[in-house]
Amino acid sequence: MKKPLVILTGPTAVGKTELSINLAKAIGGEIISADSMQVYKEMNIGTAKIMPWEMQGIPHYLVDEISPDEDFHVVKFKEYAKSYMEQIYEKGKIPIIVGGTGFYIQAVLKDVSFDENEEDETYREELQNFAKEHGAKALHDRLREIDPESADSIHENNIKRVIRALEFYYLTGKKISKHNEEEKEKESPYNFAYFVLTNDRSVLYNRIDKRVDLMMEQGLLDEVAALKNKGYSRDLVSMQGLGYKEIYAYLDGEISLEEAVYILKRDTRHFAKRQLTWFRREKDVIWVDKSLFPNQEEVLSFCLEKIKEKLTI
RNA sequence: GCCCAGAUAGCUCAGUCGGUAGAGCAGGGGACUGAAAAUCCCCGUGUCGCUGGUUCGAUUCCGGCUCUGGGCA
Repeated sequence: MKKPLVILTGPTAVGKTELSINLAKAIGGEIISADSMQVYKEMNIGTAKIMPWEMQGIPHYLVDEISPDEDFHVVKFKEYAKSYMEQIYEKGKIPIIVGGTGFYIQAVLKDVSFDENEEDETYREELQNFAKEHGAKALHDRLREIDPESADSIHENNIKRVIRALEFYYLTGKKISKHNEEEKEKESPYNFAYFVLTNDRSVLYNRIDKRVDLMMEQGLLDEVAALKNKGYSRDLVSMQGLGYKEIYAYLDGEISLEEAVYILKRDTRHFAKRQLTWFRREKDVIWVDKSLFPNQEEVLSFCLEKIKEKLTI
């Protein structure tokens, strides 16, 4: 018998957090965050992180758990998330994965296997340097030699993914294209209800703009300055987060504060759009368009109904 | 009031030695399987301010008008 799993996602700033608490209370759930930035400690304002006093007693996992200079990525996410889910099941509760990182969600939902290889920093660096010296095309040609299918599907300018494909072959002796194909066919081991909360694009974009203004009022500048003073450098993954990279650029004197805010708003909009693209492609998803409901309560009861149908609880 | 410059895509502007036009940004679509808030790809028809004139043909040249900058009084 497949175990129940509720997923609540959607573009940034739609209002996932608010709904997630009510959902958790209604079904006796505990929340696992699928957010690549909220995992980091000391990054609160820029990630719009839920604070302990806002959790209303609902346990949250993978929020505020690691240091900004620690490595975090899908594989770790999947490991942690699965072990937390076990704990939650043991308590007789239902795990609710909440967050906007579609890639992370997919990893757990489809139980994508990642454990075939270890990361190799030196090889990765070597490839990076090769790309720098000989160009993206030359690197891509190297991929074509060993895995033409991947070379066809990965654009030569997408150096990050070309490197990963090369690295995968180097570490496992297998083609990543083959691996991806196999993983794609997997069915979810869970009995799930996958909600994508959305809203009118214009409403969403307005909310994003307002949220950024609010972050500035709340002291995003001080938060990033503190991180910088602690020695967290710009090339850390955590510092690539929206809000952090723009403000950091301002602090380094590269752009004006006005520009930083403009870019932050714009890039957050772009991000929301990309998230929507990802979710559109996902199968078995329940779209919840807030603009079609009169109020929050109706949204909640719609979700609860769907959960009953899907999970038979 | 006079002089000068401008008026072209949502915005900033390029351009057409006369054959109805193109960049950046915004915006839209897509990819994504160990960086994913990352990384990458694709998408440009708009009364060329209005109105006369010259011309086979004007957004392009000439005149007038309107508006917006700047200057002189």
